[in-house]
Amino acid sequence: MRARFAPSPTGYLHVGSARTALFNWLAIRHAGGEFVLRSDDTDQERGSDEYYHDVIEGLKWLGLDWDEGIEMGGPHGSYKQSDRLVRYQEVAGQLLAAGMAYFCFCTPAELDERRKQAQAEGRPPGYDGRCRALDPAESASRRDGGEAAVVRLAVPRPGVTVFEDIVRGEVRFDHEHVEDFVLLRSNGSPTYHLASTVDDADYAITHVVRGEDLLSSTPKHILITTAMGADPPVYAHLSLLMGPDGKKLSKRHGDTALHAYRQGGFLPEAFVNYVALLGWNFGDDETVFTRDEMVNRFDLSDIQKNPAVFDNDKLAWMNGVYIRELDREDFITRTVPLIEADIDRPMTAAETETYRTVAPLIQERMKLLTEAPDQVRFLFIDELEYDAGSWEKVLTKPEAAPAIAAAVEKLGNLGEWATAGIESSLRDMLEELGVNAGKGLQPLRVAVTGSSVSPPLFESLEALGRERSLARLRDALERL
RNA sequence: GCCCCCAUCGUCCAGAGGCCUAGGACGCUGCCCUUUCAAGGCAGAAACGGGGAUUCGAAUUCCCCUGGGGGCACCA
Repeated sequence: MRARFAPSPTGYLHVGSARTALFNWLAIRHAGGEFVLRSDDTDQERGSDEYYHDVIEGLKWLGLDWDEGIEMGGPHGSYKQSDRLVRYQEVAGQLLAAGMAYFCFCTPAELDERRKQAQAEGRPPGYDGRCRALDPAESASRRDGGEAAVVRLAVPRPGVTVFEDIVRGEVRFDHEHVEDFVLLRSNGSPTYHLASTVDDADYAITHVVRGEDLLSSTPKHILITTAMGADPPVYAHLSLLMGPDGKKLSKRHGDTALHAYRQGGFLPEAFVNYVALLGWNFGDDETVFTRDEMVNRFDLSDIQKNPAVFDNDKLAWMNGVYIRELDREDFITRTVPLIEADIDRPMTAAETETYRTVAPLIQERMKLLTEAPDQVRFLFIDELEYDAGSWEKVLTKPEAAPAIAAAVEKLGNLGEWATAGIESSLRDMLEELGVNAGKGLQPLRVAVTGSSVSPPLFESLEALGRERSLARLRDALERL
């Protein structure tokens, strides 16, 4: 089995494309075949290096490795279509010579007009085949005389293309609705249909796994392949990803670029796990599984036919699951840079040690890596900023000031500054004051962390240290 | 307009004629745990789009309708 992922670098790697890449990869790794990465960069207008690199980085981030192609090389020369223009022209020439393709001199304006007319009359809107009737010799001389012409495939009519799609089953297209499409543009460059199909044949691709948007182009690709004398690959068309409104996932649903997820604090493992669930299932009612387990069970024929809505909430939940599964060191390594970026300076050695003690506490309360700075910022800054809502809700209560004052008193006399001692002295304080934990401890939390939501209080106090903790409590008292 | 694809809780998936009083997950609601927030535990609300047909029996098969999606370029 040989499959390929062939993005066109005309945009950032989209989550939909990432899913296509993942399903290709899963199928290949399951079967033990080869995964080829190719760049379908025949669109000079819209393509760019930035997009090209974004695609490669995205695949690497997801951990979808390939065996041949871009950056890897392989037995087929270049894996960039822009390097293979002569090959496409060669194939077009062969089809021309064999009478399976012909020159078309119709101008874009004429085509446009006839298309509109056909549509208005309820006829298929495709090219009407006018130039197909031209005498080949005459066409060639007009062409040689410098007249602009495209090369079109002479689609056999009547006829029908039938193929067995792995996810959809038998699919058939009557050639009545497959126009004589363009192979080579008037400037000699190949269209996507030609280039992609020639490459699939040349690179001996056996399985083409791609989006449903290409389903109706498949007869064109099969026609080219057989005209070349090659065997068509097996196709698997994946339904598309939708936004929450049921419309095709696009910019208006927010950022659909894969790198936005990387930057947004998502773990690639979680992303992969979640996306695999869009149109596929692990069986056994399991939703969280490892990459190896996924590869073991994956089968293209199990893929769901209907479009799936991309649910950010479930992705975030999944991400939380994976964050909690990270081992402590890994979690620290991944979050320290985010915190340093937030406080705009490197952590000191002492701070790093402190962070090591609180990291497990915040690890279990996060869905996104990017939430780390908010959780621990109070440990790293001098001027605490109080959350206005928390202040209002907690510190303006009558029991707030007495609790803080009592805590200052108790903690000031505490011997060793450690969680256990802090807890017992504060519990004593609660008892003496006759208030419950909620009322008595929340003011301390806000005074010390700036917010009514924070990591556990006693541990936070220990991490903050005696001096700074007491200073913050006194400061809050003063403000009150 | 023409062609193609699809159709189970709000969402993602189970379900391939009786095992379905339709199962799991996210989200949602309630309770428990609890120093806040999470996490965790327990409970709950929540779906077979409609109509025909086949069958003793249909979420599962067939047809029509409706709805949704995709495509119809010298873009990919």
